[in-house]
Amino acid sequence: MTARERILETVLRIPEGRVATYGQVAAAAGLPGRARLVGQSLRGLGEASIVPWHRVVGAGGRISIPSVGGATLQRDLLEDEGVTFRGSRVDLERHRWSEGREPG
DNA sequence: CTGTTGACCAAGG
DNA sequence: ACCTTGGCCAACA
Repeated sequence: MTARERILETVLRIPEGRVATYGQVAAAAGLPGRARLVGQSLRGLGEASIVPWHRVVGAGGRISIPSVGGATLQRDLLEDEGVTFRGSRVDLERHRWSEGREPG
């Protein structure tokens, strides 16, 4: 079980319409302080991946993907799920994922 | 094993 | 609000 797989498992648990930060995902995966590793792990995914990589954003709701890699795509995917933005950042106060809010 | 890279983050200016 | 700096450390060459 690599750290990367634990991270992907965690991202898999983020429900639709909800968003988490890299640092938050790292902590939830049992890897506090490894925010960068979250990014490095999501990087290996493709658009067709079952992992909802688009629900992970930088601190403060910032989109942290290079635009050539799909920054606008991420925003589109999130807006399709009903996630709202505050300027160029996700409205975290409204959509931040907390582990206790999953329906099941 | 050694050195570089990077979808981060919090402070400081 | 924007950019830079220092810390962090697994993955990669």
